[in-house]
Parts: sequence; C-alpha cells; structure tokens
Amino acid sequence: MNMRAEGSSVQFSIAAVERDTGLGKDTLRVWERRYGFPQPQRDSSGERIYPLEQVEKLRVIKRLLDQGLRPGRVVPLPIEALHALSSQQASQAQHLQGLQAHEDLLNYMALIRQHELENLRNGLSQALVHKGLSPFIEQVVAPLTSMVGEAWMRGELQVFEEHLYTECVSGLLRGVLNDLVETTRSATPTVLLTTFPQEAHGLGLLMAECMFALHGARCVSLGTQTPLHDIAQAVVAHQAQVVALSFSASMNPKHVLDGLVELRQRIAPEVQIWAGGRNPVLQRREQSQALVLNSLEQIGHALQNWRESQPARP
Amino acid sequence: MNMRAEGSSVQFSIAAVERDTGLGKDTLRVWERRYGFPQPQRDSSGERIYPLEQVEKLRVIKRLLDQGLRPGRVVPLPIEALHALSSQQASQAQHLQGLQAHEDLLNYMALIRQHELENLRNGLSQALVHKGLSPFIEQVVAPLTSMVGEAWMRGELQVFEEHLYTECVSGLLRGVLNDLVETTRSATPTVLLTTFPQEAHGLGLLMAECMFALHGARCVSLGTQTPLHDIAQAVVAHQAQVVALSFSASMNPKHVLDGLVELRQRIAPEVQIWAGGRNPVLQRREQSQALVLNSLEQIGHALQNWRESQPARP
DNA sequence: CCTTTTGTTTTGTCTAGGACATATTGGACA
DNA sequence: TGTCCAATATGTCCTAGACAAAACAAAAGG
Repeated sequence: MNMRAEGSSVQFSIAAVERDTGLGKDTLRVWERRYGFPQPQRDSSGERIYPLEQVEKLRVIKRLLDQGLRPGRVVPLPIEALHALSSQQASQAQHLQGLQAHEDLLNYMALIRQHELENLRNGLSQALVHKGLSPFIEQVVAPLTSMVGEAWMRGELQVFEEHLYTECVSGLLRGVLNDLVETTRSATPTVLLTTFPQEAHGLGLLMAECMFALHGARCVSLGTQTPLHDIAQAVVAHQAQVVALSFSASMNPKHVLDGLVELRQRIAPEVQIWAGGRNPVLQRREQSQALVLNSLEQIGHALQNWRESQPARP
Repeated sequence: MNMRAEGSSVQFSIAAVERDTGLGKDTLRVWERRYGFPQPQRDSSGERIYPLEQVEKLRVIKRLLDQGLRPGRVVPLPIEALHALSSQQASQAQHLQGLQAHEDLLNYMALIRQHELENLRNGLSQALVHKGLSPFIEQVVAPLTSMVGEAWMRGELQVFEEHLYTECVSGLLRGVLNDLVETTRSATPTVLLTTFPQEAHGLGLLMAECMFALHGARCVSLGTQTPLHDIAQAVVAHQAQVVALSFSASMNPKHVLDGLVELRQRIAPEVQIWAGGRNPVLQRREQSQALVLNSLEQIGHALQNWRESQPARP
C-alpha cells in the first residue's frame, strides 16, 4: 500500500517488486520459503520490504530463468555466482548465432548502445529505401531484433535501450504500412493480427503485418494485448479467415498454450490460427491448435497454401 | 492450471478471469466472500470454475467501477440492474460532453462501429492533410479518442473496436512523426516520453509526442510500459530535462501515485516530470510530484515556461 | 451556505502455510 | 539411442484473517 521507498536506502513493497521484476507475488513468497531468497525485512505491520540490492539480484535471476535455467539452481546462489553464470550463458549464445552477424548489424547495435537515436533512425531509414521492404525486414530488422533480444538476455543491453530500438523501428514500419495497405482493400485472405493480453512486444507483429501486406493479404491489426474475448469478436466482425499471433520469449508458456486452446474454442473451426515468434513453446509437438510459422519467409508460403486450399470463388 | 474451457458450457479458471476482466485474483476471491458474487463452481481439486455468464457480468461490473461507482453498490446487484445503471450513466456522460461533438466526429464514430477500417483511415488521413497536424490532433484525434473511451465505458463499443481505432490513428501519427523528428535533432529540452508498466494505452503518448515535436522539443519516446528503473536510466543516458508520462483512466490510481513518488526519488531533482491523460488521480491536490497538463494545448505553454526558467546558455 | 475536521465504512492488498497439477529430470529398460 | 516411469521441482491455487488507505458521512466552524 505504502510506497516504502523513503529514507536513505531505497526499498520496495512486494507489489513494486512484482512490477519491477515481472515475478508474481506468489512466486516471490514461495521462493523465500523454499530457497531462503529473497529475504525482505518487514515494516511495522509485518509486510515485506525489499531492499534495492535484492530487487536487482531478482532482476538478474529473472534474466537467467528466461534463458532456460531452473530456479532451484539459480535462486539460492550468491550474486557473484549469478554473474558468472550470465557470462557463461553469454559465450554459449554468441557461439550459436554470432557468425552470420554482418557488419552493418553490428553497426546498428553500436548505435543503440550509444543511444544515437537520430543516427540509428537515419541509418535504418536509408537501409529501407536501399534494400526494399522485404529484404530490409528479413535481413536487417528480424536479425537485429534477435540480436537486441539476446543482448538483453545477457545483460548487455538495458530495457530502455530495447524500448528505444523498438520505438524507432516501429515508426519506420508503420510509415511504410500506411502506404502499403491502400493496395489491399479487397484482397484475400483477411488476416487479423494481434497479441495476447500478457504479450507487450509488438515488433514481431508489425514485421508480420508487413510481410502479409506484401504478399497481398488484407491486414486488420488490433495492436498488442487484445483480450481473447475481443479477438473472437473481431474475427466475426471482420470476417477474418486467419488470425495471426505473435509470441515473444518473455511470455509465460502456460499462458500461451492455455490461450491458444481457449481461442480455438471461441472461433469458428474454419478460421485458422497462425502463430509466430521466438517463444519456445511453439516448438512443442503437442501444440496442435495453431499453425506455427518459424520465420517471416514462411508467411508467403503459408498464404500460398491457404489460397490453394480454398475452393474457387464464383 | 487446466484450461477448464472444455465441454459444452464454456468455463474459466481464476487466472483466465483475471486476464479477461482485469480484476485481480485476490479481489475476485474477496468479492465472493463479501458480496456473494461471483459464485464459481469448483473442479475436482477444489479450484474455482467461473461460467461464462459470470465472467460477462464481471466485465459489466468492471466498466461501472471504472466510471466511479463503488463495488458495494454494484457487485451484489442482479444483471438487469447493472444494465439499468449502465444506461443511466450513459445519459449523464452524454449530457456532459455531447454538445460540441461535431458532425464529422460522429461520422468517424459510425465508421468505427461498422468496422470500416479503410474508410476510417482515408477519412482521417484526409482530415490530417486538410487541417494540418496541430488542429487535426486537437480538434479530431483528441476528442475522438475521448468519445471512443466514453462509448467503451457505456458498453456501446467493444474493446476490439477501440483497438482498431487506436491502431489506425497510431499509424497516421507515427507516419507524420517520422518526418517531424528530422528537424529537432539539437532542440531543447530533451523530452523523454513513456508510460508506466501497467499502462498499455499509447495513443495519448503519441499525441503528446506530436505536440512536443511541433513546439520544437527533442523527443525521445520509449513507447509504453517502461519499468521505472529503466525510465530513470534513460533519463541519464539521454540527458533528458523532462519526463512526459501518460495515464489513461483505466490505470489503478494507487499505482499512479506510488509510481510517481518512486520515480521522483530515482531521478535528479532538476529533471521535471510532466503528467497528462484522463486519469482522475492527476486532479488531486496532494499530487505534487509531477506537473499536470490537462490538455494538449498546455504542452506549448509548459515548454515556453520551461525555456524562460532556464538560465541562458553560454 | 460553503469549507474543514473528525469519525465510520468500504475496499484492495497482504500474510501464513498447506496443497496439488504440471514440468522437468534422471535412471531403468528395450 | 530412444522410450517410459518414478522422483523431484515449481508455479499457482486454496482458506481466513488482518489492516492501511480511500471514500463517505456527519459534525463543527466561519
């Protein structure tokens, strides 16, 4: 209730910690019981007070969990061990995808790191007109977004730097989409694009919308975080034949699966659900509610398949 | 854990209800204890199962609460009484602001209601080039956004229709901003724009960014939902002199106030916090952490005041 | 009559410790 | 090597009580 951020050493209520770390209140309490961390002080009425250092340690832990480590192996560790783990994970990740990172991508990364907003925007804008939309997205935006995500995971990039990048690219893509959409008024299929309520990342959606528009689909985007109930209503209202959803790695796997099942039940069976994004859960075999598109290139093929499977219209 | 949406009658777990209604799990449980509603069934392991009708009633209740009604007077009521209350509130709201609603605004509303995405976009786009950016925002986008919000409150507009409108206008404004920003590279002050983590509405922010840019400020937007920790870091990184925040009516008042206090503590005292948006909490007198801007026009004045108050640079 | 102060009720959030369904892990076995 | 099963790990849900802050109502004062 109270802010508990007064006095010399900054302190946080459990609600503030939930907001700042993304870890649920229940989780924070049960970790305290099981692993002995965090170990907040208490205020006069017995409520938890987290000192700043513990909150920061929780942030590091959250990052490691998002990389696939397990709480039991991570939460009880001292802060130095966590940092060691971070750099260990970092080298692994670099090994995986560092090779094909072209020079210009690294250039953009440097601009992001140095907060050179204007230069970043100009550079990307030039790349866009130079390469054309489709190659720009596939060769620049998509890999760059992955790099930004990975760098954030490694703790090399702050959240606000990621936000800055997102905002910059969103502006560019939105600008192009405005012109693109004109041409697809009566195209088929009608594709409804959005994300689930827990998913705030909209960049993947925007890239997908560009690809859909380029391949001659009629795009109706609802932006991010649409309640399932309203996705279902929008499908009916716009007579959409396809619902395209984007899932970033940060989204809770259970929420993804539960949401897909629920959505599948709420919309007509002939309406297809296409899912994309870096969320690991999409790779599971049990996942049969949605057609999983693992890359932006697949959007074109999926559209082609869809068109071929449709009976000819009179 | 389980979806609980199987079988003929659609049913929801408490987590799904939280997601669909925005009401916290704790709140749902305590309402059940105090008011006798909702009254979910239980599954084999004792967990709550909410039938669809109760979820829909909860949605109606949530809308009424957002209009300022109190839970004790609303939650125990039968569904018919709630609908009566809704229309009652509707007539009051119309009386308040329905007068100056120009004909073209009502036209746009009709297009939204009929899901005429393309016509809406074209109409707005024409209004933009016809009027110019500043009048377009002040006379069209701002009042239209208010109308959409009010219509949603009254239950006349679905969430997805609001999303569609938001997405449409966002695209337009983003396109204009791309060109605008070029001219303000070394302008002052540097304004950092974003919203708190619980605030998903970005349209107000976008309008504000346009106004800031028009009045010759250097805008750095982080988009929506930036953690406080990262807002503070971004202020330092970009040497921002002003942080501009947007708060819609849907955001929890406590979160707004707590967040403002916390942010104030985390950034240098000479950095100003400017807050705008329709959230009622901004009108309170105790609110001294931030400078409250009640309309978009005030942005110009605020910038002028800021510039006059700055000592001349060498 | 309007404003401030004080007392009362309402309301959301927090706490405790227990329970359980679902993932994940590691070993046994084919 | 791959598949199946048991053991463990983990997040979410449960109950019921408590309390601080907000909202309201009533009384006092100008």
